[in-house]
Amino acid sequence: MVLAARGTLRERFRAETRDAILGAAERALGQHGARGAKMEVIAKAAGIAVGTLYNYFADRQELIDALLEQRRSELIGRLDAVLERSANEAFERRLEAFFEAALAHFREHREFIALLVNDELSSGQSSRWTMARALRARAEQLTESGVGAGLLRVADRATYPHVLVGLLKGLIETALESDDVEVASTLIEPAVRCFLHGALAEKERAA
Amino acid sequence: MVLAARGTLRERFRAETRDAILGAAERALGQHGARGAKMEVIAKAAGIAVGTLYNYFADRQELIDALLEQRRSELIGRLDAVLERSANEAFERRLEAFFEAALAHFREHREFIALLVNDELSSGQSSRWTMARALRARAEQLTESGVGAGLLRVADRATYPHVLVGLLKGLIETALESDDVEVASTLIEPAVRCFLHGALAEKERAA
Amino acid sequence: MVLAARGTLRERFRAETRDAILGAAERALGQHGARGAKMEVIAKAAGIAVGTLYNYFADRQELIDALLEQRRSELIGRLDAVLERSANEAFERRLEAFFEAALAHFREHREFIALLVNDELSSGQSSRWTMARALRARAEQLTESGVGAGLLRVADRATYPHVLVGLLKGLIETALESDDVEVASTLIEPAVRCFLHGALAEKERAA
Amino acid sequence: MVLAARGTLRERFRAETRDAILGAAERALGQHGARGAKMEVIAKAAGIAVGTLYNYFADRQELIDALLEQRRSELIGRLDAVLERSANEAFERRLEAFFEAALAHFREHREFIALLVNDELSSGQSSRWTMARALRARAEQLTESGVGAGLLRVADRATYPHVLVGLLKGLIETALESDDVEVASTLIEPAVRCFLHGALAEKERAA
DNA sequence: CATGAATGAGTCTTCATTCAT
DNA sequence: AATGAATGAAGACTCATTCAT
Repeated sequence: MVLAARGTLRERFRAETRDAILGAAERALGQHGARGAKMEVIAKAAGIAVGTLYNYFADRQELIDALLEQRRSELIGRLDAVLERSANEAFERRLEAFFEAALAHFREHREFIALLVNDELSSGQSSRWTMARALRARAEQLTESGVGAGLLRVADRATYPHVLVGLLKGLIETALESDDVEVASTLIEPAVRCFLHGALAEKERAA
Repeated sequence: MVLAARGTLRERFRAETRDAILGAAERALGQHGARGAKMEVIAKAAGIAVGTLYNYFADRQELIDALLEQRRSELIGRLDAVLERSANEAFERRLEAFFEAALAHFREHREFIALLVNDELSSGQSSRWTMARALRARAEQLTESGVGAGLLRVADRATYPHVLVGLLKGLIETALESDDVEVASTLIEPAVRCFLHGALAEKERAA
Repeated sequence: MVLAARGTLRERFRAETRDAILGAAERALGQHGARGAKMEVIAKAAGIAVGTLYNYFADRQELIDALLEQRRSELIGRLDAVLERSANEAFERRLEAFFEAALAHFREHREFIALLVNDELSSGQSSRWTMARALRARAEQLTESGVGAGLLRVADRATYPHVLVGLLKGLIETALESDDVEVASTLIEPAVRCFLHGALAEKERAA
Repeated sequence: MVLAARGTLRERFRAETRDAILGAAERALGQHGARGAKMEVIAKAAGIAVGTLYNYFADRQELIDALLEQRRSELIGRLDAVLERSANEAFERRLEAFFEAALAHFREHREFIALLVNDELSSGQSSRWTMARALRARAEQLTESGVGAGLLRVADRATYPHVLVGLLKGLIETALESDDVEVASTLIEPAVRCFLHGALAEKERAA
């Protein structure tokens, strides 16, 4: 038991250090850019020595991949949670919650998020679209539930996920550009309205 | 006159070489990525020597900036042309033409476009959002014309440009991911329908 | 007495650990080469932690020096024993026994011996020729005994040790190269014959 | 022709630089040892920048391999020349010439030669015995010619090459140790005599 | 102007050594 | 005395930029 506890403690400490490194890397990357974030800078940001980085990650790319994967899974986890939690709410509310959850994640990782969304740091083509696909899968889950409930038109069901992800990217870009996530938040409601009801004025729709 | 002519010829040749270099750089960047596209690679792709690159561009960043600016202005020019040419057409048709023009540009620069869209190559913050803003300005021009014509709801007028650009980004990502622009093209019509009429089924809308 | 005994026990244990480390270092060096045998590898081979190595040796070089010295003295001790034990045997037999003893030592430290013979691990010039000199001293002792007995020609007495050590090196190299000490063993007899009687055919010698 | 000439000139200059680098590397390695000879030191010794080294050799190991190969082939070429040139001379004289040629080569590369002979710098096992084998092949050619002429005993023909190479190694070691090649040179004659006639005193031989 | 070899500051990565537990 | 994670100096290698031809 004691040994097990010690082992667990060590593992816990190790995991914490690992996360601290990833956080430092995120900061360094956000601040210095993908190219400017040297290992030395990351180490300094984490308050450790360069060599220690290599006790946790085999090389620079592995560290960056780990960071991408971490943030990726955090976002996906958050979206999944929101989708599940709001399963019984009105569809419009679910859409808004979906966007809000995504923006919340971006709010917390503002500096780094451009790189993450754009997969700018990916090494190989293999993981290049992992994020996009995971994101679209959740969007699809959401729109399909709408289609299943008879809320959304069946004909364009294949298009909706692309549209949702596009809308989300638009919001994120707005947030990044204005350096103010709240601006993007205020766009959620009209964007959702636009998605559900369309942009056409009433008289036009009637015609 | 003779000297002037020679000078003009030289300038013309110089401009052509410059464009050739940009084309080579685009290819090199698309093929090797932002990191792998060394000056030597670009020079080889252009069929010239490294040193010659520096006769046309002060340094690597200036070359890349020039390339970004070049493609940017080409896209914008194309969009402006489409908007002007279709000024008298149905709004729905204008929207489709807008998307089609953008996708056509991406079709021609497929390899390079991921980097362009992602602004992955930007040096400073200064030019970071140039592309996004120019794009949204055209989207705004388009939606504002719709609002002006009473076609689009006034209330969400500020949201539409963001939505349009988001949709466009979604299409481009789809095109990049599937490595097939045609897939994205088929999404234009339903995406525009979704933007104009919304995704709600008829009975829901009635409710 | 009790304390003394404990102290003795401790010392014995310490010495055993030290030898175990040297053995592990030998294996690690033979397996990974002079460069590849990192302290961590040696420690792992010895079943202890890196830090513990430094409780027995001040630094890497001292460890390696100790290993060299250890194997060196083992070989020399073996040669000395053979020389003493065979003091009354026929000279030819003594020569063969000399070579056999050396090859036996190499057989037991096959992996490591290349580095040892080549003095590849020596730090400074100081210890660089220790092995060569010790070896030649024994060869000299042997040939001088032959000269003293009137068996070997006096004129070339200074050359014999060099020749003997050279022959030995040739045998070792053969053993290392063929990865088979037995091959070298079979060369002992003809090599000794060559050394004593020369390579010339009878009729030539007569001429 | 002009272009061809330029190409040739360039190639010649390139080859000269390459050789100069190898020479500098030899000096650096001899002076600082296999480990101490950093690329920076080698570059400085060659009077060029570090980067330039990499215009001639892919990496450190390739440079070292090239150096080994260079000296190796020079020695072998020299030995082959001597063997051919002395084809009609007395066998004893051929043996001496063989040793002399080898020692002459070592005289010119004194600093470096320990590493070369011992193949201390080899990377993989593949080239580990290249030198030893090439050397023995020449020794074999020599002794076989002796056997063919009825000069050397047939029975031990397989042993002679090993003995010769061993003798040579003994001489080289002596030269290296005493830091005086001449000492080794004076050993050539008695060593050859020992090889041909044996070390036994006359009366012993008669017995 | 074109050329492409030379340059060397800048980075990543290694590994002997230390030291808190 | 044992442990092994942390340290950081050291070294191999890269690549944008220069400049003699």
